[in-house]
Amino acid sequence: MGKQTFSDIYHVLKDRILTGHYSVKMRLPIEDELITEFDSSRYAVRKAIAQLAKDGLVYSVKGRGVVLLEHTPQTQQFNLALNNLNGLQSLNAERHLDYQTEVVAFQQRIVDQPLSTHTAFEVGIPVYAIQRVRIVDGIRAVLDINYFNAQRTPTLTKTIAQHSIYQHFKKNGLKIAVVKRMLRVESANELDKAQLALGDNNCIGNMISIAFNDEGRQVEYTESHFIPNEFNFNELIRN
Amino acid sequence: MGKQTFSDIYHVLKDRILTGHYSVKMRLPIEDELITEFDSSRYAVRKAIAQLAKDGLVYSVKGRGVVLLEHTPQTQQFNLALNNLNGLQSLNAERHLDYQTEVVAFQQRIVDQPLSTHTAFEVGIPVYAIQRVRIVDGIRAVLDINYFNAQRTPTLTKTIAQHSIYQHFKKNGLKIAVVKRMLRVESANELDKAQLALGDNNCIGNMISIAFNDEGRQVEYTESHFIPNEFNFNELIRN
DNA sequence: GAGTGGTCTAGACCACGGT
DNA sequence: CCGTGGTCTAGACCACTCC
Repeated sequence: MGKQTFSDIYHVLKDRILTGHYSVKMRLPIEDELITEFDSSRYAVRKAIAQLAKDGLVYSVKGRGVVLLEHTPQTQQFNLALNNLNGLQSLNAERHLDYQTEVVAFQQRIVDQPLSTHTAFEVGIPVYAIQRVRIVDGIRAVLDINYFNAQRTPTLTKTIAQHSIYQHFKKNGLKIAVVKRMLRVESANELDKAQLALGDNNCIGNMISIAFNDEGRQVEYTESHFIPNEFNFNELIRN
Repeated sequence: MGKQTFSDIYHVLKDRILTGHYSVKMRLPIEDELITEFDSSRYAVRKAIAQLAKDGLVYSVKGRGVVLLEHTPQTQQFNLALNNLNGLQSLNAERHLDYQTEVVAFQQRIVDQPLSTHTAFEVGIPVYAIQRVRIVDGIRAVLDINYFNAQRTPTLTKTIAQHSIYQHFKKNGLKIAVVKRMLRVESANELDKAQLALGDNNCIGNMISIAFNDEGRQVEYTESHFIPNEFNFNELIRN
């Protein structure tokens, strides 16, 4: 088999698990067997297993072995982790026929005290303040309220805001390293009611994101207000 | 300093970061320095750093070093990860003066086809079907709808449901290994409206959980319907 | 007591960042 | 080019599970 990186091992094992290769015993082979099979070190095997555990496919028990988790079509749905950095745009990405962005507001401003406590940006720094509505298949589904640190982000224009800001960042060498997110359910405010296709609903989901560049500096504070019944968020919790 | 486990190193570094010890350079010392300081191996040091990264405190850049993420009181709030296995009970746990559970429904039933597609349990197995309202400081805040695989869970009674089911599981040797969760915002149904203190709101948050024991078997399907404006969920996404 | 994963050490080489 | 984190190897001992 020759030398394999942990990534190769991971993909082979993942494929086998998903095709039912191990479903009789509901166990992975023990580490030593995998080491022999892939002619690799224990480090690589263990790293591959750790990756499978992060996917919610297996669970390791000391002294017993690596157990496969049951996966039905329903539970597998939970594995489509929405762990991407690109905001709501990519949620349910495959399904959309149509996708439009309407820029509701675009301005530069200086952070004052109220905005500072709200966004965690320091008082006095210049930010882009942008509001955009995401129209999915003709439905006004998401209201994005962005604040970008103007000193740490490439120059933004309304035209760029109409397309993909993240793509623009990437092209101009800004790397988003980490995003901290908070999810809430909130009563809709006047702006939400005016801009979103809420129908009879009077609440929104609010996904608050704080993004950091690869120097550890906060570059973004964003609230994404989205309509009910259309969006899912997945999470995996391990003991 | 003697020998340190990765956990000791982790806690020392975490403490230093939070008290501003490294805030001038916004960098951690390089791995070799930490190895020397803690008189440990690279493995332990790297594992400690990996843990800090999981907490959203640092970010490693190949060729550059380990960068500290900015943390303000606001962004630190995002670090209180609600990654616990005990359901909604522990959300905002410290703040509560008062906490009560009202068992709305408690029955045993056999999974039929509709329930199977809903809960991912196989048709024909016996389950406990339980509905409970969580009353926090006098407010009917959460409606829990549980289905437990009766073959894989210790015997349940209404009295136990009135207290902590998870504590009962723990006492009886049932280990919850992994929980897959899905979060949604939904229009409230009649049951929600009847049982929860929704006020003027007509939507709920729905936290769907599928729990697995340490043999990889699904033991639980739960929907927790919660009122708007009261609950937060945190998430960390790394590149 | 045998089997298995968890932790740890001591080394090596590679890939990327900055000079 | 040097410094740094990422990957990997080969081994050791410990903690837990199960017979």
